[in-house]
Amino acid sequence: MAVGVRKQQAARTEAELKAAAVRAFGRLGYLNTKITDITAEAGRAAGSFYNHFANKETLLEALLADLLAEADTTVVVPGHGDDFRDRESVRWHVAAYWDFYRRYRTTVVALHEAATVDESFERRSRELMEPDLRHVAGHLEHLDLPGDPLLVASMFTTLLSTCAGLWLSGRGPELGRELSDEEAIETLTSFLHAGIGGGTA
Amino acid sequence: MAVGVRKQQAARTEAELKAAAVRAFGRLGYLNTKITDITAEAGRAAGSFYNHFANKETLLEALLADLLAEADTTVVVPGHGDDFRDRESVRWHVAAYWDFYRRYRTTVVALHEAATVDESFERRSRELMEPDLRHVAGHLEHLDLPGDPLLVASMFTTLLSTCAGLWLSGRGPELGRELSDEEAIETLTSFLHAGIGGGTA
DNA sequence: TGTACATCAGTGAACGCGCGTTCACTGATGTAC
DNA sequence: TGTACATCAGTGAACGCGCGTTCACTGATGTAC
Repeated sequence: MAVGVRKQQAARTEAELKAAAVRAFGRLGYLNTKITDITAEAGRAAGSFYNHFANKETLLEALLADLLAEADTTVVVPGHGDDFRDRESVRWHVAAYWDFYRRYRTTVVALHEAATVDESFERRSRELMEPDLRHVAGHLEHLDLPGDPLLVASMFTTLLSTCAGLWLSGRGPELGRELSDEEAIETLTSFLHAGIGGGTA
Repeated sequence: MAVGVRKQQAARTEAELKAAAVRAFGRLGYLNTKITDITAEAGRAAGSFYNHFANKETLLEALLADLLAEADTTVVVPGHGDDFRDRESVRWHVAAYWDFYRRYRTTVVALHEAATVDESFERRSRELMEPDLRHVAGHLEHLDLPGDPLLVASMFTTLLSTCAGLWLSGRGPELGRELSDEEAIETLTSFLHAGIGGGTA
């Protein structure tokens, strides 16, 4: 008996459904994915889904919970520079966000899609971004900014998340070559660092 | 008879359906809007819709055609500075985009929503933005940029369109006050001008 | 100018497809004695 | 350890809701003579 084969079995199926969902979302997009796309991807019967989740929204909530749990353990923000006049401090943040997006792209995009259609996911999405906005605004506080700190912070995080979303999904500009993480991070860093007045302060 | 009362009537109804659709999209979002939401908003019967449009996608195409026709006549780009080292040249572009977005927000957002779900609107959306990207890239060509011209142009247009979308729809940061067009344009201009290296070149 | 028929914009009830969700069933695991 | 019953994860056919789309009908405009 030990932990109970049944519970193990159920937990395994649930995990497989989540993984299958992420794959399906990546392939078809969240809104286009039917419940049966997920169960087919997981090699299970349609009804199986409802032993684990009330509906697609609940599944997305579960994925978000996983993301937050994982992110909380990794992004304990180990001593990075906090003076955004230093290019290096900006770069650290850009790289951290880039890595985050690289890992959780599908879920973040799914949340974004859900938010276009569902009021409560719209709020959820804002809540997810809010701490980041505050964090950046904090770093900017004592700089000689080209505008209201909150607006500048909004531009900062917006540019970061939108470009990450665009470039990492292959919908960026046609460069005629691969865009390396290195180049993306460097380019974003230079732009943001200069944009917030880091070059001239 | 003149132009034929019937054709006038039909054209009027079609225009009313379009206007009603824009209102409904603004209120409910494109994806959430049912055909009957549009006809109800226009005060017509459900079946009436199909006398004018094959489906919701066709209606959106019509709105896009209107937008392009109108935009082509107004944005003939009357003599504006083309050297982006000049803050004034950048500001002109920012203001032009801001005004464009202010006027056509609902349709642009609708296209964006449609693109999340529909492959062909995804392409349509890219095609709509492409000229803008090229245009900006052209201005940037001879500058001392912080990265690949196409990447920088991508950041430029991305920041502009995303912030316009965010701020004009009231989903921007909580400033605790109204954001004037003036301030939005100034802040974006400063950020972009500095970001592309305009301050240091 | 008047009359008789044709056409067409608009109507709204009804149809039917797609898909989310349910539920009676199966076989395997857990429990009681 | 063995037997008899209970529970539960998983199954997939069937149900039913929501909504896009159709279509027979109406009344007004257009046309022919």
